[in-house]
Amino acid sequence: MLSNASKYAIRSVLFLAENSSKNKKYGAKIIAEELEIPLHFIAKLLQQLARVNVISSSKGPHGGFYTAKKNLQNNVCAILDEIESGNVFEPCFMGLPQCGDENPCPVHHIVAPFKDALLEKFKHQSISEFSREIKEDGSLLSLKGID
Amino acid sequence: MLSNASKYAIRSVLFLAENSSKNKKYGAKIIAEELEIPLHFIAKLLQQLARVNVISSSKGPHGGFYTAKKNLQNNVCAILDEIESGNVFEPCFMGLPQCGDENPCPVHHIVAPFKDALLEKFKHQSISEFSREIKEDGSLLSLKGID
DNA sequence: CTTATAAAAGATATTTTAGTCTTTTATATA
DNA sequence: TATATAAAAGACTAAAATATCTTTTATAAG
Repeated sequence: MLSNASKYAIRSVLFLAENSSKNKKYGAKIIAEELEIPLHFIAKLLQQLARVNVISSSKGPHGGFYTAKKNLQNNVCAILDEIESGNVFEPCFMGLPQCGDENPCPVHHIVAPFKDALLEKFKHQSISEFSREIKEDGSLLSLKGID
Repeated sequence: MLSNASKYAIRSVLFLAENSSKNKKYGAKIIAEELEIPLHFIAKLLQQLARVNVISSSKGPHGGFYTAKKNLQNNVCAILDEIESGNVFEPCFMGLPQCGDENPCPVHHIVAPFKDALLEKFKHQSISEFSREIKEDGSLLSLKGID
């Protein structure tokens, strides 16, 4: 459903939300190591996200990527809008064009509630809220160091 | 989540389950037209499925693909096992290797029940049961002719 | 002002998925 | 037995996704 690019991007932004600040920046290299994702690939994605103000960046020594307060007001859909082409949630699970409540595919009744729940989260929960929830729930962005 | 190949294959098998029999076979061409999917692509997939007895086929005039009674005892997973490489439901939605109940990614609690429901259906419901449900529910395998 | 650092930009390579085309083989039927 | 039909098989092409490599630009710090 999500491309690797989106998965990497989401995890990176949430990592920055949890760990970075205006004076605690992270280079692409650190992020790649921390999340165990390809360096050059995530570098490109972070640059894209910085260009559209989903995250912030600064060049040079002590430079890197970080989330400023205004960045944290964004939601996951802002990431997907930049990385993915077209609505990730639109295509039917079975490949039926125009599948919907009126013309449901054979698994529509299972898939639709799932998509709704996820869309609700990605569209209406801010990155900062999402990040806080992650900390509270103890869910993970990386399994580095966990056997 | 599913490749186009799997989507085409599942819809084709369900189409055959609903419409075909030992003496009512469908050529790849008809199936492609009926489901609005690429002819040569689905032809290959149907051949693959016939080879592993998920469906049946016969060559020559009045030949084609069909589901014999024993074919209908299969389930959707049998299709996926043949078409997909590796378990479709295993990879984590966020890309975390080893994501699970113990080490959940940030959307695991939303994704896991969905996967369970779908896996239950694909693994424990036979093609014939699935096909009957589709007829009862009035769900669709194609939107050909529907505006 | 020089240097080291790290993002920005852009070109290239690789892999996977998707889709097409051609030839061969089996078979029902006329 | 000749012919038309349709699956089987295999080679090939195209597009998208994934990933890497190189060069340029900005900037903090010595």
